[in-house]
Amino acid sequence: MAGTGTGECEGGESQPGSTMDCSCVSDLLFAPPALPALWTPGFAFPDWAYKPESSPGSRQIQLWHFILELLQKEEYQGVIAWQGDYGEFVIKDPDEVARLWGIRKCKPHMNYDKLSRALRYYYNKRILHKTKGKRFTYKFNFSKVVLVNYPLLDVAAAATGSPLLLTPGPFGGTPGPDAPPITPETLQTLFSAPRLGEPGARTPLFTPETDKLRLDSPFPFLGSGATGYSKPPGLLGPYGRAFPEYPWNFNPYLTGPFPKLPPSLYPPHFYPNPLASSLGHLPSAGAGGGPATAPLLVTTGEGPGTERPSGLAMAPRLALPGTGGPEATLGGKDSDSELEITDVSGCSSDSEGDEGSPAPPKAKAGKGGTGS
DNA sequence: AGCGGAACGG
DNA sequence: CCGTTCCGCT
Repeated sequence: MAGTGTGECEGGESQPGSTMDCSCVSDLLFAPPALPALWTPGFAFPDWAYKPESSPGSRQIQLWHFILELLQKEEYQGVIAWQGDYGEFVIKDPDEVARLWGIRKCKPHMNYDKLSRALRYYYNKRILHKTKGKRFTYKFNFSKVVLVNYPLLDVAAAATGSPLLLTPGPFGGTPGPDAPPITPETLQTLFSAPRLGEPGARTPLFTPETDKLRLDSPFPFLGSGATGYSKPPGLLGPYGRAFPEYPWNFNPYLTGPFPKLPPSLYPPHFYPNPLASSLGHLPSAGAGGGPATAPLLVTTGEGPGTERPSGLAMAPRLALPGTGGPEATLGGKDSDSELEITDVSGCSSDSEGDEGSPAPPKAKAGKGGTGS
């Protein structure tokens, strides 16, 4: 039916008496209707990053998705861009970012103060954290991001046709103590047994018991303190420019928007499984010093059945933020004034559901009155 | 500028 | 659950 998903903020505007109406007319970012699961729109995210539904816990667009979107597009380099270490980005124009976010959410009165509050909520969820000392600079904890979105499961399920249940929140939520993470076999099938040399260790990441994972301050890699991660092996593609330092090259969304990559960089075909590559060299790759705390979900068992010969044959063109600063290409203001975008719809309709409750870090003191 | 509690709403 | 709005504190 409606091919184009149009969604405007119709209905009752949430905002009281604002003269401005939300022109949430689509603009869009991406996500054309008939695209394959994985493709590359210039630079692409795996797919899960695009869809609002990709978040287990929430349907609507999430702020961090939005941020990622912006980061992904060159047009916005003037307002927000990767900068600094892996996953670090700086909001160069807070007001603009807030404005764009407001458009997307049909909240005309959005501003950086509010947006940043939302960003702060991510701290506890470990999706983001603040880079102290640097104004408007935050850092993504991609490991969390990718996990929380469990693109794998989705893919795995589809690929194998197994109705595995998703358990989005290995760490925080997943109230179901007995809820099995996922069947390793399934994943393995998908990832074609990377055989990292995993000892048979299960997956600490997914153990409900241990949950909470050890991402404290010093993340496996985000730790700014020791940025001396060894570079990944030769996974880098033909791009001479390597990335600064990734602990393991896992990149949240394949490919990197980073500095301006010439169009010729992207290959005609797209990648198989982002995660596959990612998983291929997870933390275990920590060359020597790596904390490698999370082997992720490598199975211990053997994967009988489907075996794919080569899973990582292709070179993951990761990219992503890095210190990309030095690139001479920066500065190119080739883009003309562009547009305004951003908003695709989604300003209405929503359904909800609920599941899991991943982030209750602190107990709240009874404030509601009922308390003791 | 940044943080986080609280109330509220979809 | 995920913000949004508001606000007091550093």
